[in-house]
Amino acid sequence: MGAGEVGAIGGTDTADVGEDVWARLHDAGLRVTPLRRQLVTLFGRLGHWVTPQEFHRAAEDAGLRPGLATIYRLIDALAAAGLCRAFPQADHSVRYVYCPPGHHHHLICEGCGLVRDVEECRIPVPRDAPFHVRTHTVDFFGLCDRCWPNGAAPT
Amino acid sequence: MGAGEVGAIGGTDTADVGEDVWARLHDAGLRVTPLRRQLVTLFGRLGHWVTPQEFHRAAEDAGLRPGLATIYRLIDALAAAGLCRAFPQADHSVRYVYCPPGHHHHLICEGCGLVRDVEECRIPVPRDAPFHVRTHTVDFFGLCDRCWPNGAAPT
DNA sequence: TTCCATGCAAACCGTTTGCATCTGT
DNA sequence: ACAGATGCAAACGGTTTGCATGGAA
Repeated sequence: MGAGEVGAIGGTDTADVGEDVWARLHDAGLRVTPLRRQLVTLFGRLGHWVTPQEFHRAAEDAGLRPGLATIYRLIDALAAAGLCRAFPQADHSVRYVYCPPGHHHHLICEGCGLVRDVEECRIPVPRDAPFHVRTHTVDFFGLCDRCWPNGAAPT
Repeated sequence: MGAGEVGAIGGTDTADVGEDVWARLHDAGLRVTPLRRQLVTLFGRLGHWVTPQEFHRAAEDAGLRPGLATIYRLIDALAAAGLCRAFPQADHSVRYVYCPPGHHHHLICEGCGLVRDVEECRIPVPRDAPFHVRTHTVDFFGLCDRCWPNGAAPT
């Protein structure tokens, strides 16, 4: 898949995922189990979009042994809680991106699948049309600094 | 599905789809058959996102009798030519939006699936990050004027 | 005349589900 | 205790593919 390895998650080291994430899961009526803490932490650390299968593989590489069904159920739960988004691929697979709480945009590398969050939002919402905008998504696609020397030449 | 009916496509009436669309398909190495002309025209007229199955149904309602496989192959062809985009749904179905040539954004009604193109693009592309942006997508989700009186109250 | 498009139906495979068993809260 | 989480494996169903035929270029 091209994404780099992620070191095994030792013990209950889930420090770099904010408490608001667990709160959010809890508010959605979901339980915060040790396995979920580790899986979500892993997801957040990946920094890449992944297919459910890749996520499963990454979990195994990290020393976890979740069933595939658990991965699918977690992804669904996260999506319901607004903590991840799906991106359909040209080959019809679906890749998921971890979305920490708070509105943000994405920079996605088409070479390696790297995902960078962009906190700043300067999107002018169209107000002329007879339409009530509730939310919006903005995604930038291109090549990260590690990929563009090898890939298509940027203009 | 909630989307309105689309009148039968009489004869070869595909006038409201620009010539550049056919050129684009041709450039992608695809053949422009009568069926495709009609299907693409229908797709463009729908003005709603649809699942492949809904597209198929709409085609039948319009008097066409394509096989489901043809619908899937057409959607793939259009996607490859940049003429349509996929939107994964919460229920794991995938809805496709017809994208006429030219960069634009979308207003998508979460009530009825109506899709409105927004020609104007005033998106500031992030230039600070070590990232070469090739393209971007912007999608606004909310309620159209026909849906918001019945749905959630806009702020 | 050469490929690509199309329909049909079988095959595929990623995803979902039922069930028994744990476990947060 | 109760409702939700997990693993396993079977079931599912939307999507893909093989093949024979028709048609665009």
